Amino acid sequence: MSLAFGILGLLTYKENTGYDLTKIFEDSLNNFWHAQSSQIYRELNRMEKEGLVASRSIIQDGRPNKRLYSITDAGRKEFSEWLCVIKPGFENPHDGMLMRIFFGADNPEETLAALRQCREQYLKALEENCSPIRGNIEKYARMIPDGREKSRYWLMTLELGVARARATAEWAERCIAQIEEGRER
Amino acid sequence: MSLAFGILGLLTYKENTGYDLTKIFEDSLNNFWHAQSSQIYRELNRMEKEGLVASRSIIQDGRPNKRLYSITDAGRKEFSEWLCVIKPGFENPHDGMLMRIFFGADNPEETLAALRQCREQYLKALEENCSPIRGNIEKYARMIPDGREKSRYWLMTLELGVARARATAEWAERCIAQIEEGRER
DNA sequence: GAATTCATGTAACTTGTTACATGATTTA
DNA sequence: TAAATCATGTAACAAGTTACATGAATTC
Repeated sequence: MSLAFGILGLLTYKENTGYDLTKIFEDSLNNFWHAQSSQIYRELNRMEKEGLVASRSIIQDGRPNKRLYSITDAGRKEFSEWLCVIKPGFENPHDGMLMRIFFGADNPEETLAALRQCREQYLKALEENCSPIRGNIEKYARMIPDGREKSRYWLMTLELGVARARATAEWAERCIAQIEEGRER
Repeated sequence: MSLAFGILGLLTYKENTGYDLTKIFEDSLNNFWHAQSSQIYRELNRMEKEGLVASRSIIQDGRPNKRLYSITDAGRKEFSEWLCVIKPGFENPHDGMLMRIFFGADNPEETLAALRQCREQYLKALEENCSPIRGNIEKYARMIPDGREKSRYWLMTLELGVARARATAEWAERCIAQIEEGRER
């Protein structure tokens, strides 16, 4: 259900097209939620049928027409219930990288390579992704009312991404050392 | 595909029933992969059709019959290709808790409550889950050949779970402090 | 002139979730 | 005597992925 609430939440900020929403997901929520455009369009459709969102067509020339979605009163009610009542617990995890490591014992060299790749990947993400995301957050903050206050919370989600990425890179480092040590014995 | 590879991997250790596999997933892989029994049975079926696993029926009395699954040569080939060739990258994240925090600005008190619950949850998991999982790992290590060496890698996956849980609890703590500070201004 | 952006989706498929059904045996 | 364990699944549904299609406008 979090996809639906993500969409509703973004629509509380302002009207958006499916395309806009897809981009905002990529730019700013990507850290904790991933959604394809096909999924977003499907969800918008479903939510419109349920009366949580409404859409109006904008005819443009020289550009394809667009459909602007806005949140309805019913949608706002649903959204604020989620905020106030529902307390999300643990997600069911799905981490293919760890699955790979779990079965690493018979292939230590390949596992080392996988761990090195993992470390590089997270270090690279830490270096390259953070400032663009911060930039996006600032940009969006300027576009909506109370953006300054809202962006504090957006940044919190980024911070957890950063903390987890650091923890992961450090963990990979420790694992690499452990396997290399074992190799020398 | 990681579910399939998890199942294949466990079958390289020994023959198992769908029920066994479900329990091992719960006991030991739960940290990075979650799978319902219904999913595991479906996957076993599919893999048998593809020739990656084979099954034989064991008639028991006083207990329901069971089907023991084992990995075939084709399955071993597929599995080792995954180990040696495929390098899993980032997973697409789906974290409802962070979605909740992202939209927290207009409801700081409820968000505080959510963050406190998050922190408690992770601290509790750190306290209560780790030693049972370590226990399970030791138990399984005694049941299979080379269990000692294999369990080093199993423990690595647990360690990342621990590191991430710590990072998350600390992050929640910082967020709580930040919101409480903001409240006093 | 090629690639990217804007803007919409549909279709087919795979994965994951929830709920249910069966029925004996062991443990609390 | 109630609950949990062993062992099998099926059915229906929800959510996520991949691939494709369209076509003008803008940017490199």
